[in-house]
Amino acid sequence: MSDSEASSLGEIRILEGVSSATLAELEKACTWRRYADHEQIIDRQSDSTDVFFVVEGRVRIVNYSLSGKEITLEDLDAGSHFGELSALDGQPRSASVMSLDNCLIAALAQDRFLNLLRENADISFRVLRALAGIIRNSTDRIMDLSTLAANNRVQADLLRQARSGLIGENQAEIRPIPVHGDIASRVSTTRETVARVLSDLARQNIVERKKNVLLIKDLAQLREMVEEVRGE
Amino acid sequence: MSDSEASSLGEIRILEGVSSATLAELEKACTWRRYADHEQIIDRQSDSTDVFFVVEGRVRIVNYSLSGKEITLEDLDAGSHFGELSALDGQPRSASVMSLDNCLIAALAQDRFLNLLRENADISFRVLRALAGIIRNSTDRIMDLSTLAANNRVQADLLRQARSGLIGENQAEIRPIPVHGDIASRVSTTRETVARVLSDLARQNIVERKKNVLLIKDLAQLREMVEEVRGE
DNA sequence: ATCGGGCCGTGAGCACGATCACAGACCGTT
DNA sequence: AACGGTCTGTGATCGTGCTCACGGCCCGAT
Repeated sequence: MSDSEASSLGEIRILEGVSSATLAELEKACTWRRYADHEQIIDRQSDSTDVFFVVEGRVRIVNYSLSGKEITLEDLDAGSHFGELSALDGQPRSASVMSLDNCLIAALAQDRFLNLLRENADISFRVLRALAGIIRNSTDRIMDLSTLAANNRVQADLLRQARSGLIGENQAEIRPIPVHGDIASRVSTTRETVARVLSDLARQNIVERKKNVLLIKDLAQLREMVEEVRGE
Repeated sequence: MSDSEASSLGEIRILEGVSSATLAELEKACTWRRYADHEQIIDRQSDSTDVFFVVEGRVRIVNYSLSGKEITLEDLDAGSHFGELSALDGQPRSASVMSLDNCLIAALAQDRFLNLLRENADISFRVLRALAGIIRNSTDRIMDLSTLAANNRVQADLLRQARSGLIGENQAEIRPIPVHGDIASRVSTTRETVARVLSDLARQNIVERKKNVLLIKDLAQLREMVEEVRGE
């Protein structure tokens, strides 16, 4: 699993443009590990400080309330990294991370990572941009939680997912069909509420649940339903 | 206002340790401006890309829903900076910023800022840590919004404010007395709910509104009220 | 001494959505 | 074909907290 080109760090976005020599060196320095579905990779509050690279598979940044309610913060594709926060400031992990897939993950020790940043301004810059993006997402989410009602948050989430499956101007397909509980966990509501919103939208002919696809038949109207409340 | 030592960039935290030569150079490169109370410094969605330094006074990062409801994201002291996000990624401003005080603000153009980061790994690192801190606060806030009821969020906010005014083990004073609307805007609820929570706490002898101080008489119990719900 | 504006306190009503409780659909397994 | 697991759909209930409405308080301005 170590140095086949498919399982290397070449596809990691923050490492783009790094010389293949340093890349090879980094690959050696990493601890590599494969995770199955739904395995815990980082436990919140633990005090490890490694940085992780998602080489294959997908990963979910998540947090749990004491009751076990699950709040999804973000899902990451292959090519992403996580765990920078603790590496940067030495504080305990701010969230848990679990695999969604069969994943191949590389872990780099804190001091190696910090050296890399110190010596390579480009990487530093990419990490800065990545953090800026996370902050933008977070403040959007805070705004959503503060100004939108639960059912509008579900609609907003559909709109977000639709952006990667556009069909023409006014339609989109989301595949695979999202699991209601996952949506609920992303927008902080319950599975039941998500089901009710989806039923309502289907009744109004705005979405349709097909075999393997959730088809959004009228993006404009869906958008309108969210916008008209955002702020009223 | 330009080069008296009190009104210089020496106190800006991310610039700590910069040689006095570069500091002087930066001071010349900045556009300096004074703002009165409650003046707009950055307008959300505008496409300026300067970075700002808070030399004197205090500043609030804030966003508005269309209805005018105000969501406070953060308050910054002198020594802080803001506006990095747009400088880093070139996107429009993610939030508005207004003065809370009479403020002295220095603005640095994007390219100067980016050069600074490229040439000075220490500053880069401090900015990285600052962003990491913002992310930690944001995810805490998302967790609060997702798992706590409105009245518990108010209590949690009191606890946060109490940390800078501890008196002994179990008491604290918050001064000046916070304006209810401000608390509401920070924890995303209404002024009325804040008033009711505070009344309840006063009735239970947990807080007391004095002349110029809000006295918290039983931190432990307050903490317990928040913790017992966090997650249930 | 009076006015006016910004806060504060609190009551009444109401809607949204969390919760509980089932029944039914779907799918892979043996 | 029967079974068990996970996911979906929907009804009934009920509490929280948002909204509206109003009166009182404090304090600075004239």
